[in-house]
Amino acid sequence: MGGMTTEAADALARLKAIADPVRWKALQFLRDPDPSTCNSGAAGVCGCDFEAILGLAQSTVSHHMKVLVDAGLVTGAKHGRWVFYHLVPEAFADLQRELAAFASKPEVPA
Amino acid sequence: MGGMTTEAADALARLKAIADPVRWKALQFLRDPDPSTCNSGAAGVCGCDFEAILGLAQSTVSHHMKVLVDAGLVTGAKHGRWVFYHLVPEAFADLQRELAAFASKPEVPA
DNA sequence: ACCAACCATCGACATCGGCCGATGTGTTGC
DNA sequence: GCAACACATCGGCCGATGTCGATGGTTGGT
Repeated sequence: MGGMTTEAADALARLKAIADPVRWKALQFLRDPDPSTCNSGAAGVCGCDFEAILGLAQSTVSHHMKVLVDAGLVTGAKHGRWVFYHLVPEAFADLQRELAAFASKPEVPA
Repeated sequence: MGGMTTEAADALARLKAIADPVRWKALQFLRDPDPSTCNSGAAGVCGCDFEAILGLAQSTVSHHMKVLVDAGLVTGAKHGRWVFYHLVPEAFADLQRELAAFASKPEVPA
């Protein structure tokens, strides 16, 4: 798309990644993980944990996590046979800044 | 969807509305309108203005604006035969607050 | 009354995207 | 070496959604 800054394109890609009920739920779990529902205990949240949390097939989980990683919202660190996922707070902070441009009152009521 | 607060559901609906290249462009124009590209001059931004801006058919524009209005991101005020659109800053501020939960560092580096 | 402009809705079509099962790759453990 | 586990990729199915042209409704101007 021609007239579009890279920041805007990034923001759009990230918004598209977030704007899905399944991925939204995954992000919420990454934000506040429950160790009892994690196969690896307190070591972190791995991909296989999401199968039970999201109630989806493993291939579907893998697809969604890839979308989140590609968007830069999440990192996936491979440890042994597991991939531990973590949020990228800066990515969400960037989105906040993008939205701030729309949240400010454009004009005073005179 | 069962375990989901209404705020989260609203946020998801709004994110889905924003996460579209056409609607994103429309929102950007509403944020910083160019009076020279507005048929109604400085009176505001009406639906017909978006046909040229977005390069889409009138019916498609109408569809997208409805999505934005239904999501609560935009208001459409009918004046005569025009519908003037305006941003709803509070809706974006709400989204900012939702994203803030992910932007904060979850733990200190010890 | 008539026509023109703006907008909403409808039906049809194409594409995108989520979902799954099956399969392939790498790693751990017996 | 072999089996089991975690993950990635592929192919196909199907609902969701973007797009258009056509039509109808409402308002404003002549």
